[in-house]
Amino acid sequence: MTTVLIADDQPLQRFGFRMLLESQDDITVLGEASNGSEAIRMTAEQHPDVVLMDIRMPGLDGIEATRRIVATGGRTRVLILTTFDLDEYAHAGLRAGASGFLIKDAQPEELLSGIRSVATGDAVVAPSLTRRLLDAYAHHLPAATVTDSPDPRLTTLTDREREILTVIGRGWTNTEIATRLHLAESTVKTHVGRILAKTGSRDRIQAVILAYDTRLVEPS
Amino acid sequence: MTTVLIADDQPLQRFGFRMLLESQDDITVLGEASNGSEAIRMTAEQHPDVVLMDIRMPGLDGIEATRRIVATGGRTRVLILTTFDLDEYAHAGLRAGASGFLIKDAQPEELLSGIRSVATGDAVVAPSLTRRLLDAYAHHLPAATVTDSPDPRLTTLTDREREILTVIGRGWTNTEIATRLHLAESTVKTHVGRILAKTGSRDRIQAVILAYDTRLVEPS
DNA sequence: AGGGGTGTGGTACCCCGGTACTACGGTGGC
DNA sequence: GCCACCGTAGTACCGGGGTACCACACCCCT
Repeated sequence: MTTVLIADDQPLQRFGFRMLLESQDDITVLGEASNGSEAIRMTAEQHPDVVLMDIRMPGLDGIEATRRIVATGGRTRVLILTTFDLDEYAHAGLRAGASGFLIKDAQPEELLSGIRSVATGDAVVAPSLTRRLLDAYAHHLPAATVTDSPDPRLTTLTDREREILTVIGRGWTNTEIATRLHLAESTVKTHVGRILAKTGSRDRIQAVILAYDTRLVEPS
Repeated sequence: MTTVLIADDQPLQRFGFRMLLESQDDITVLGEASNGSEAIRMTAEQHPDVVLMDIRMPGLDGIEATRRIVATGGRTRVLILTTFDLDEYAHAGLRAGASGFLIKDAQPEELLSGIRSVATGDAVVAPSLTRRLLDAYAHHLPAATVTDSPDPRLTTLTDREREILTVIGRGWTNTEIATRLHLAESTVKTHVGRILAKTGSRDRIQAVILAYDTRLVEPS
């Protein structure tokens, strides 16, 4: 029997996960945490096999929570689940000691098998990330120097802005960005406006092109 | 990094290819398939850049597997490798949509450069075959059949529409397209509308992304 | 002689994207 | 303690993009 703790700030999201997990005979949900601090406390109390960890949470975020849970040395493994397949998140999460990194739009079967893998000590990474992770970690290999030296056109952007630019490059509309990233549309517009100003793009289309040209987004 | 799937029914042959490919920094072997059906399934799961495809395999053969992989419209290119330099095989393979056709007794360097060429969208044909292929196809087409095999998502577009899509991909606005191509803006809008409808893009941004993904526009 | 596809053009309408502000809590630096 | 930056959020406004139509000349095919 695999025991799981769900850590996510969105009640609806937690509900969905709980429904999915509890439909499985070999998985038990021990509880739900709505932020990083709660996740740490509940892990210390209940010692779940796996913590299903969202990254973006109010207060202590998922990365830091992962770091502290892993640091305790318990047998609990952390499987990070996020909306984004952004490189920074993956790197940070895996550096923090996570055993896996999946994307929320994965198939339910993927999530379940990921949990089982992590519980048995294996590691899982979302297919869409694997490639870029390999690229990034292949410093020793030639041609990797190019990829991880940030394009000068992007250096003035903040991390958040680069995130937003990435999803702009994937074709998301402002409303989609707002809903999927849990932001107000006005906030998205503020971000987009600053990105356009900083990169000298006249509209989001130029930004999409920039995202491709700087390899922030790869053609698929 | 170029990812490759090896499809061959002989384990020893697969082993040889894998050793050769993995000795290269820029090539990764994603997996091995021992027949056509497996090749199709693994391609659907792993989306290699290139499938190294043997023709003679039990069950579904390499030609039919190539046809189905190409029909999915993914970016995976098929490089057919066979023991024989028979014309029928080459014709059938290239008609099936293969991007290349090499013979197994080729030099290792030839195979490697062939894989790299195919991965970037070019096509290769074994020197011993080229002549006869040209002769056979010369009657019908001016050599364009293989090299610019258009992405299936673009085949329904007219030449003019592909032209417009290209400049959309370069970030031109409707008014820019109109003035630079000496058209009325209403005409441009008509074209754009048809392009969006045919390609299933909801707005020009999706079209820009499509232009990049189909390599109609190259990142610079 | 008709018909379908293509390239061109027009009108009217609505909505999203982008701009121009303002604002405020948190964090980190000095 | 203060200031700068960042991420968040709001309002108001305008213009381009996209849609839904229609129209017509040209070409190719049967």
